[in-house]
Amino acid sequence: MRLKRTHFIEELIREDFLGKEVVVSGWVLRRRDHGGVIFLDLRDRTGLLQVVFEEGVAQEVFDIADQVRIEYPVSVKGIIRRRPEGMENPKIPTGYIELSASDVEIHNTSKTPPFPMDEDLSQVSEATRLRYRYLEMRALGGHSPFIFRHNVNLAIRNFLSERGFLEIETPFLTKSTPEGARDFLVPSRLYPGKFYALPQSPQLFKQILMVAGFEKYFQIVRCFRDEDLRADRQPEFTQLDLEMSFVDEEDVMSLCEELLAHLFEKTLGITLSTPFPRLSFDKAMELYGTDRPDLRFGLELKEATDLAKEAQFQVFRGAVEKGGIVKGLAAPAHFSRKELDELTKYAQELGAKGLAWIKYTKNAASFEEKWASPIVKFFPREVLERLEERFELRDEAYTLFFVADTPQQTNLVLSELRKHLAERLKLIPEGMFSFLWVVDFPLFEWDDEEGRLVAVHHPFTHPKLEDLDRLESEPLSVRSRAYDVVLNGIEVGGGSIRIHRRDLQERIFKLLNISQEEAEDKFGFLLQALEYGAPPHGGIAFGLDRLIMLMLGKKSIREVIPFPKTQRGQCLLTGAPAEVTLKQILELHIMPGWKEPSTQGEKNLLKEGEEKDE
RNA sequence: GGGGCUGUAGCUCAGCACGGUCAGAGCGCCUGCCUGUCACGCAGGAGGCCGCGGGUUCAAGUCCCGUCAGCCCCGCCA
Repeated sequence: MRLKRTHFIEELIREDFLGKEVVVSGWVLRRRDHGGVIFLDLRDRTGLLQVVFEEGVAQEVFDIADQVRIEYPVSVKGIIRRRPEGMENPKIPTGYIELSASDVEIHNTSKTPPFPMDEDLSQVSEATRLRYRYLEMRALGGHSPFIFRHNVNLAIRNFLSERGFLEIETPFLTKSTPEGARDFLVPSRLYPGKFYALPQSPQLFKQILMVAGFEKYFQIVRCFRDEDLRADRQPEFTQLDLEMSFVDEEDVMSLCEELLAHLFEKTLGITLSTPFPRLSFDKAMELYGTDRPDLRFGLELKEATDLAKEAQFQVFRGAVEKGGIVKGLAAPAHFSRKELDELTKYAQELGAKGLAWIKYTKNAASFEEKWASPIVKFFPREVLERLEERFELRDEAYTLFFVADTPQQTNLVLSELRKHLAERLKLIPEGMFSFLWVVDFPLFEWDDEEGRLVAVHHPFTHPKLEDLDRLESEPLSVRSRAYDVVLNGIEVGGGSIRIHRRDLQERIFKLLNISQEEAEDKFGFLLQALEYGAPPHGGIAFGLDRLIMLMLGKKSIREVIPFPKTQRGQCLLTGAPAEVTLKQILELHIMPGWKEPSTQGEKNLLKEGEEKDE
């Protein structure tokens, strides 16, 4: 390297560089060749600078400049000078200066990039961008999500460090735990037939750190879950994990509010209003049909089971007789028949048997026009009037939508319909950050597939103290000391106060149908640690990718992860997952080319294995 | 495991409903010209397994079946 950078481009904006000789290094964004004068727009991480090769420069330098193409990395020596009168470019910060080149060094050539490097790449297919992720990042603006992410990490570390938290690392090669998501497994070379698991979260280790007396721990840490992907789910993702000792829910939640407020202030300059609103799980389900409601808009659900009972509508009655419920929402709009069919189809795709609708017009000429719907004839006039009251129909035009089904199904369909209608009717304000806490979750839920109770949060979550005496008698009525942070309808964090005494932890395991042997085998180290003076403790984990995605207004966490996987779990850049040599496989004592069992004998073997596992 | 959308030039896409001037556009790229441009301009040019395989047909980007890949969703996953 003959020419060595003396300055980054953004530094050169300062007046005192005028007339000074500097060397800048970077990539050529654009080239404008006028025959006798060549302009290069040179880009480094900090900015964009116009370089001019013109009359007076040595012929061999000009000849080299003539060979430069887009995306060549080059260094240029020259004098910074003010641009001639009328030649300024107000679009860029360096638009009033330019570098009058006296020397240039081409460090490398470049093939023509597969997509333009100087415009918005959001129109380019994601697959192409992922395959050439390094070019997408290098392109204009391509660094910014990752610079932002750096700033987020820095703000978090500064804030927590200031508050006495210690960042402590925990292992990636650890032990598989039952409960929760499927583990990624790593076969052990030294112990044939044994496996490490990649952590789904550092949960157990952070609890051990509390037993170890660190008091306040945090970590920005990768977690792994071998489940199917979504726009907001990757097999490896990053959590901000933290845990504190001698605290209760309020301590953790208020710390989180301060942390998030600090974060938004430092990185976006946005002041969040704290404390965040709180909603119990039951209330959230009642009003929104989901435990992670988007509060940026209204469209609250209303129960109408009682009114449905008074109508002659068989669809509603049948559902109620089978123990179902009827709920609905009022969208402030009228829809065409075609739109109503589309909405019905949408509801059916979510598993609804149908979608009942009533078109309401407040100041209609007649009662028939006020309540227009194929089902309205089944409703006594008085019931319709009570619907008007219940749904608070104050404006001129509404369409009421109803679903009648099991509570779970009804809530699922209506919560999705609510979001769908809000988007469609443009009820969601731009640029709004609507945080809330969801609290008072049930501790357990019934898993039909497994025929046993499972933990809603995780098995280490502390039950509510006032519910403790019902733990064995009415486990499904017991609430937990867990809390979720929801931002704009997406869960961005969740945590709980943990069990810190062995006897209670064992009672929970028992209710979860985890045998004493299994508990000892899988969590013996934790149970033992709890016996050595484990302090009361609790914490939380934030999905950092999701949080950053929302802060930047992106639609997918892939946009804020430098090298993400596709929906089928592939890395388009490296081609992972990939085959390995037979030698590597054999060293791990595993079978190459293993496929789904096809014969009955193979299936029996698999079944035995599963039973042993659980 | 299931549902939906997409796949045509390096990139973005049109052409598919009704099979036959249907291998097209814009941008990019290459060559030449050009001393003040900044999305420079002008002139010329190259570039195609119409994702892949099979089928129907005299004839298939176009219709049918399968398959692969990307995206969104359900299941799964906090």
